[in-house]
Amino acid sequence: MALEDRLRYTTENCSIARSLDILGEKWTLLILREAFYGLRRFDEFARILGCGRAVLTGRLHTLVDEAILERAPYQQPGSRSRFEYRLTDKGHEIFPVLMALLEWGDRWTADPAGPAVDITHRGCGQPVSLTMTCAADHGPLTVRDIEAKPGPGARPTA
Amino acid sequence: MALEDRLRYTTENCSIARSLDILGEKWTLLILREAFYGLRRFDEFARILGCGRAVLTGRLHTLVDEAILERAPYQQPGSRSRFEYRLTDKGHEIFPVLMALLEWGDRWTADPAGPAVDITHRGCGQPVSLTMTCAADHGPLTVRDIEAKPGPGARPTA
DNA sequence: CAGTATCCGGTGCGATACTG
DNA sequence: CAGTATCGCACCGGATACTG
Repeated sequence: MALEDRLRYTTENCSIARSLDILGEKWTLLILREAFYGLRRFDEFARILGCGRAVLTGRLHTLVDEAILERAPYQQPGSRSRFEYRLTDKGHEIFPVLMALLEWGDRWTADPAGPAVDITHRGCGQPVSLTMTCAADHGPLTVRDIEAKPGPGARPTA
Repeated sequence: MALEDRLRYTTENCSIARSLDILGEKWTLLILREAFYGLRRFDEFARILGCGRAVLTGRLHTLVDEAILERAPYQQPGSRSRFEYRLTDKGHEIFPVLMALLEWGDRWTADPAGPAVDITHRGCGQPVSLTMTCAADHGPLTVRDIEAKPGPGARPTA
């Protein structure tokens, strides 16, 4: 999209902005990172993340309201019923966001010791990476191969 | 990674957290979105985004400090020299983060009118999407196909 | 264990105004 | 055009305490 084109449209109806409204607050994506790593319970999140419990309460509520996590009772044999937070399908699909942050961080802000986590294909064990491809199966593409064009929902400036 | 494994490691040396330290403040990714769409100048960012100019100043400085944007003088014929902000290579590689947010937002928070922007393969014109694949070329993978394992830089808890 | 409630100091952000 | 300065408030995170 050329500059003059961009200036013809507003920033309303932006999926990136809407995603960030939900996911962009501090701690939210870190909570989800731990959810992907397998954490489920309030105290586990609080302990591992080291964030304030009040903040955690708020973020978990938001995530449940947005149907990214679901709060479900569970029962450990021999103890009383508790609640846990599990990723929904909507939540699971956030993973590429974390993956993109992980890859960029690994590449540009790496720790000399190497990555703290390896993402592998379960089964074959090979490392996984994020790639951009087009519907005609060209790829992997870089940002220089792609073009952003106004779509059907673009709002022209008044 | 199973829960018990996760609890054996700290959250230090996390590339996701480091990326978010740089990119996670409000407005930062929206500034970069506009940079990808072609904006270059202070007042363009301020006008399109509608964020406070002080905030914009701060974010641009951070992004320049991090070598995500570079501030370069440029000269329009007939007017005096000005500065513009351009994405560096490090900056260009942030695009998958925005792409992931865009795809998730398109899928889960869509506007009834449709997406405001279409990302296409320049040249062939087909829509572009983000996919996860492994080094053995299995894919596209979903999050359920992948496994997160402690890497060489993982820090065991004391 | 799984939260909620409260207080408190710091900071991020929005709004506004000013400058070269 | 490209910022800087200032102000006020909301929110954020830390600490602590309380509840079922």
